Amino acid sequence: MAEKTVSKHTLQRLPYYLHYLQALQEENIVSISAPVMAADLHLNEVKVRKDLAAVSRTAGKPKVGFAVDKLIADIEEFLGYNNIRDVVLVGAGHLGRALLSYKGFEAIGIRFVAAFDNDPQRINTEVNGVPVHSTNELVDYCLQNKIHLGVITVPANGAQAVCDRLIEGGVVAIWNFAPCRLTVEDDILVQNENMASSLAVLSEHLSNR
Amino acid sequence: MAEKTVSKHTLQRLPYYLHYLQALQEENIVSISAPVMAADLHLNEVKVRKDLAAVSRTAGKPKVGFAVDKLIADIEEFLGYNNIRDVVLVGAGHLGRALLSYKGFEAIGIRFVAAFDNDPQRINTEVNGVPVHSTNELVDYCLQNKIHLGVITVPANGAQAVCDRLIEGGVVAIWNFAPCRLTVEDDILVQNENMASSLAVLSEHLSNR
DNA sequence: TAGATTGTTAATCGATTAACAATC
DNA sequence: TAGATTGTTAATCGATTAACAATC
Repeated sequence: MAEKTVSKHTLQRLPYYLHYLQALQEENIVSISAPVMAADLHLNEVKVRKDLAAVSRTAGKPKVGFAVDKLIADIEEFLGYNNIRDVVLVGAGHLGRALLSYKGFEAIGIRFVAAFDNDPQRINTEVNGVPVHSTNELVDYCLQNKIHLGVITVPANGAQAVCDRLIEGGVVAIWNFAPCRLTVEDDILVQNENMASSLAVLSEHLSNR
Repeated sequence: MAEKTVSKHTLQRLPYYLHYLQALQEENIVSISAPVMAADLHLNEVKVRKDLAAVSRTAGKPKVGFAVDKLIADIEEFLGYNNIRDVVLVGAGHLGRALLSYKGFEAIGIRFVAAFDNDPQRINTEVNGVPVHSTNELVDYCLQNKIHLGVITVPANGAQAVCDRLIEGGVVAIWNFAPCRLTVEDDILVQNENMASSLAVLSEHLSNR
């Protein structure tokens, strides 16, 4: 493992960089410097330089910058694009469907291989090419396919049950969108996504203008 | 304005606290101490205490803790529950609908008053009680209703146009879910929400186990 | 009272930013 | 060469955590 470890904040910025670089590539821009990138993304110049230095294999050239294609390859490599992680999603409602259709997971090495739902209307359909199965099949599916990461997008009252089944199926990390606290053993990693949290910051900013 | 200012991180945690406290209230639990709360939420004890101290009007009682109902009222007050902010959303697809239906915005003082879409099938419908109008009416609606915060959940290729219209309508802060970079004047606040970003952190965690 | 919990001051930690020599 | 940009070391900043006296 030659991969360096980067800070959590850097890790969060990498998908942004990746997306920005892909846009550049579409405009046939071949190289990019940290200062320009920083200006475009409204970030500090040194911060960008450090982030890039942490993931880039090939050094940047003074006066020129970095090769866009190399940088994209390096970030994708770093984020695990070449080591794809299979993920399941439980709850094929609006939010679930939105996530299944979201472009951008693939570039960071995340692939949704199956979705699960209780609603007979949704079972045996497909969303963005991902099959929707009955939640009854969840545990077996996870065990058979060695799934380690699950996403929960069911209503709050069903979330704990889903969580328990995921863990029974061998899942060790859960991305929880249900607005509720999940009870799990300490060795299970739960990341709660609270939509209100992001908006709270934005709204507060606004109040202080 | 007697409101103290709190750190950005504290601000992000407040909705979590709020949600946790509401769950306690449903179980008829009357008081809660910072250490218990910290243990339940997997946070540092002092951190919770500081956060609570920053927003609580009434001091906690040694050996007892805080009154749950008071704390809820204080956090809601702090986050602007009593100073509701009207917000519009553009793009009534899966993600848009998911957000419109999301419980939890109300408690932090955010109210979706209207959604906008181009699809005739969606126009003049309602999502969770929020009317969906034609995007043509966006500018006028915002001006007339003095909207300052807009949410963009349209595909990437339409996002910049929507952004421009929102600004034309007087919006000064934008929560952008479209996977693209928006070009705006410096006085407009854009918060890009990158779903891949959250998942990148979780996935990396998993790789390092 | 004894002890848990509070609020606050001080120490630590991690990330950001500034400064600068090295390089093409 | 001159100058923009790189990579890196040092200083700053902000948030977290530890320590502790005050309190019910």
